[in-house]
Amino acid sequence: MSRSNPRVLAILERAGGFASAQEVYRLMQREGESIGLTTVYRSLQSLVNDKIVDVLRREDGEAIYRLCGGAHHHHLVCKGCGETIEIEGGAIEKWAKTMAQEFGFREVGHTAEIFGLCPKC
Amino acid sequence: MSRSNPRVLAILERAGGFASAQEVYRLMQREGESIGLTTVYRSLQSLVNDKIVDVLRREDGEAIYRLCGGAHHHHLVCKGCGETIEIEGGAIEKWAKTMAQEFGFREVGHTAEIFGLCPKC
DNA sequence: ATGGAAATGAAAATCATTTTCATTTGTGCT
DNA sequence: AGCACAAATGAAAATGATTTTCATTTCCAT
Repeated sequence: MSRSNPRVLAILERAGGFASAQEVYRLMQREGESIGLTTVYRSLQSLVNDKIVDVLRREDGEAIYRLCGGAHHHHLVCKGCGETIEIEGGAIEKWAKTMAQEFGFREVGHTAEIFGLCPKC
Repeated sequence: MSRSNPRVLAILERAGGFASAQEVYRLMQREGESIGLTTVYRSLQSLVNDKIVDVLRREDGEAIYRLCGGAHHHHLVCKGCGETIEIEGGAIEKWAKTMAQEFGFREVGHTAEIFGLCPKC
């Protein structure tokens, strides 16, 4: 489970450090990489175990992975056309930290997304 | 989609307001209620739409439902035991509004969750 | 009653994820 | 090089939650 890890990692980086297993798989196929879906899942799991990668959940329950530590951002998504803008979440980081502290939580992460209609829609 | 909603709701109450669709179904069966799994799913969805019920995700991605207090709030979820605390998100509201404005988005909503390990875990 | 709309549920379809298992690859040893 | 054995790989099947389909049943207003 070692030859594929770096390849999966590379894809995650290029993807902006934010993708589901299925997406990683599709991306790798598109780039001509030869890898099986099973291996993608296994690599992602081992990367998570090694705390190199973080796992979150989309609204629909699909697991999404991202490099941890790497500057993370949030999304502003258009309900109409699906356009997505990466935005800063400084306020959120602080909020998350404060709240976690107040309730004694450790190893804290968070998700946040804004959605609405973009100017064009 | 109206005759079953109250029954599903009643079960959610008795369950301590925290159960997956499958669990609600099993509970109802055990109590002799006659209902189909499909209907349980549909009722839960409609209750979510009506904001009577809240939906979260377990670690494994399964959706769990519970009665919600009504006022818009966010969650602080423990990765270990699943305990959930409802928290205020004033900072988020402002952030969302600011960001949306900056990019000209309308009809804006948002999601935000914090997760980590609670003091006990 | 009667017709049509809404609700229901059984069974099939979907879809992400996991498991199984046979094959391939890598590594160390002689 | 040749050999053995462990780890890694991936195709296909299994799993499990959720959704869809579609025929039937229940509600209501006429």
